[in-house]
Amino acid sequence: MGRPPCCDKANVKKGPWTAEEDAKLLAYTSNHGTGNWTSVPQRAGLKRCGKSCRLRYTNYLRPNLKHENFTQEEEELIVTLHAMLGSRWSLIANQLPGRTDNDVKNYWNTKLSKKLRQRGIDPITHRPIADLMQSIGTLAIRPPPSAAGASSSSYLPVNPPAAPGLQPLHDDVKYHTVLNQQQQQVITLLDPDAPGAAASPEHQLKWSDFLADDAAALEAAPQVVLGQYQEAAVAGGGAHAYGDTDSTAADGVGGGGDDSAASAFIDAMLDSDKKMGVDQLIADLLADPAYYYGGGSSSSTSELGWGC
DNA sequence: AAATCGGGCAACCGCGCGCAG
DNA sequence: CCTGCGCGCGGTTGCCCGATT
Repeated sequence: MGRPPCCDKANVKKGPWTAEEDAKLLAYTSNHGTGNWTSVPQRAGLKRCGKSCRLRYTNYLRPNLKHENFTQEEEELIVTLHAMLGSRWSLIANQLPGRTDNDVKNYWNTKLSKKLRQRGIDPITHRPIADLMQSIGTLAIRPPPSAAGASSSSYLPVNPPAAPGLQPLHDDVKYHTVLNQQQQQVITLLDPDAPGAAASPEHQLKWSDFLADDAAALEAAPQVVLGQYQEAAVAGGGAHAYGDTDSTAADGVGGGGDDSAASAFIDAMLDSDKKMGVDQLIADLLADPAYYYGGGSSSSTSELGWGC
């Protein structure tokens, strides 16, 4: 059973707000405050979803909001915080008085990420693009899956082949570990109440970490990233918190260090990711033999949606 | 002048989390 | 402990408008 809608969508207006609606919402919030958004539309005389009212207020009508362009100092702060926090826009916006998470997110997506690329910095990893290209150029070549009875998890060898000149995948895992520890420290500093802030000194691997940090590498070489997942399962043992809300996924991962644990980790990820709509993407990836030979397939990465 | 393209931004959507009953 | 609800967040969509052809 899915969650019921927060409002009657048939009788709710959508789209751009009019000046009259803004005035009504502003009048209501200035008189009554902003508690219980679900009742705000009715009380304020608006045919809007409460969620829409909250968004309009926080992103546009709220007092002390800045509507002018971002300053150089703000830009630099956003870049610095993004390097540490990733796309935690609300945390970043908290450090920029008068800016909303939506403002920061839009500014990043439309301006800053392009600026970084122009300067030769990968906006996802904040590492020099030249370094990433070097890593991509030294990828391991994965053997093809066996024809019969190959499950998706069995496609992933426990010990990826060591290719001459290959940047050790361990290094990337370590990079993620250090980066995540730094992120946790910053989160704790910025928002001690944030979920997971300084919750554990132990690094906890999350699917989202890999998605965010490896998107660039995945775009060119999905098999290497999958290898990282597998390595993380082996190296991380039961320490990672993948699938926080899905105990069945986490249950299949503990006490790693062997083939079954690695496979269970991958299977658990696939299982959990069904909710995210990623399962088909991964399945397509694993089913396409071209990936094991390093390209030349009709299934380009951009067609899979990993491109920019 | 009209059509097309692309960037920027406001708004929507879906999900996770926390809390109260 | 379970369920329902409200809130907040991040990702995505779609419209508007200026630039270009």
